[in-house]
Amino acid sequence: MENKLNSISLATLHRLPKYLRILKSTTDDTISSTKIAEELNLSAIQVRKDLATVSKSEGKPKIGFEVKDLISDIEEYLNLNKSKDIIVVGAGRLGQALMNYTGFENDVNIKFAFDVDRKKCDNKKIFHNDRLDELVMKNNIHVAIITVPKDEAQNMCDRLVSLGIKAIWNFAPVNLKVPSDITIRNEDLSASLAVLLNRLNIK
Amino acid sequence: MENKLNSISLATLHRLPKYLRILKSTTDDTISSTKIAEELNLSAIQVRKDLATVSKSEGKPKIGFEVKDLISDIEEYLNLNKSKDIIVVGAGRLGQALMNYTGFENDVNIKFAFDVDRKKCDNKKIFHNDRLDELVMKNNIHVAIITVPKDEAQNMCDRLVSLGIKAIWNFAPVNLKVPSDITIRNEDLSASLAVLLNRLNIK
DNA sequence: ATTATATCGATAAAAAAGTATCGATAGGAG
DNA sequence: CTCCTATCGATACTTTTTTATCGATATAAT
Repeated sequence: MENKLNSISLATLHRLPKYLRILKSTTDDTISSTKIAEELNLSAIQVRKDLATVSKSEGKPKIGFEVKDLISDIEEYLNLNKSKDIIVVGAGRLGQALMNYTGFENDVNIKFAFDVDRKKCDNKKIFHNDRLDELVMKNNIHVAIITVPKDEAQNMCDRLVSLGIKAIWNFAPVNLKVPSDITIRNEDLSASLAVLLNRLNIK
Repeated sequence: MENKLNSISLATLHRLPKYLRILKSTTDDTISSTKIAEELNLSAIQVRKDLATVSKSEGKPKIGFEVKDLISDIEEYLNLNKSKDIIVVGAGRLGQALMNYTGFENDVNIKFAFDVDRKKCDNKKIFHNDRLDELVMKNNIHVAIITVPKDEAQNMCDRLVSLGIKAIWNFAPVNLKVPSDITIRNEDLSASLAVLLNRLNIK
């Protein structure tokens, strides 16, 4: 695994998928930083800088960048080439929503979901928690999404880590604690909404 | 409406709800910045700085801060006192997951959901899109969550804006465009996942 | 051919965010 | 009572991120 220890900022990293979406939806062969910036409400300078950190392809004055070059450079940078198998733990509404979400990149594959409720299990994609250990290890899964109730989240998180999961996306409203070698993102929908409401009041 | 034009950073704003969660879950009367920082993997200095910008209550050396003071100050800052009525547009799995999400602050109330599918309508909380205009205006709603398919998202967004919606939380995988006086948050689950996967590869 | 303009990359400046330092103090230990 | 330690607030410093400036260049218009 190539170790990209280069110093890309988290902020830039978050913008890359947005660029990708715009690049993929345009029908033109080239695109200017100005155009991208307009779409996303950013500054053109920022866009150029971001692109420069992940792509060696140079833009032409008055023209812009080759769309296909940028797409492949960003995808390579984000490692969106090798297909990724992911599991969802907790097949409630949110879990199932994520299983059926159409916005993920092509190569992201939610392979299994797990739940304690046997009635939800279809033995195609949704399995009982009993089979979690077996299926994670057999299929060499390293990424998991947690959508279980908050009281069970930390336990489930610990279990996943012990099974070799390396990255966790947590939607339960608690801050999960993991060893330092595990990547975690606590999604915190409540925080997002609070921020939105706050902005509303400022305006 | 009091116009809080003070210069709180977006980063701080995002941390406030996290502090709130910890403060609400502790059983102690006081808490130190060190303790909060540990829980969230932040530095104590940063926590103190954040708290200082939204609260006038001073901490005592060796003791820390009064928990109840911090809670009320943060809640006031985030305007989490007045109850907020919100609608969800698109009662698919994600929409319904949000309707049933238990992690939101108490005073956030998802009042109605709307969908084009009449079979989903229960006339209690889920209504047909036909009644969107009427119910939004009658109930003086200003915040909406969009969970419709991406191709319909911009149209729906425009419609909501024309109905007086001032803040929109968009889960459709497109960057919605709104007038500058409207607050929007494009949630972009795909971007979040891409970032998580990237981090995984860096480690 | 000349000029105007959109765009680029590089570098510099500014702004924002995070971190370190330090003197002060409250409470507990000896 | 005296000393030690955890913690505080204030200030200064460092790093990161964003924005501005500027000369260069590719295309289009005159």
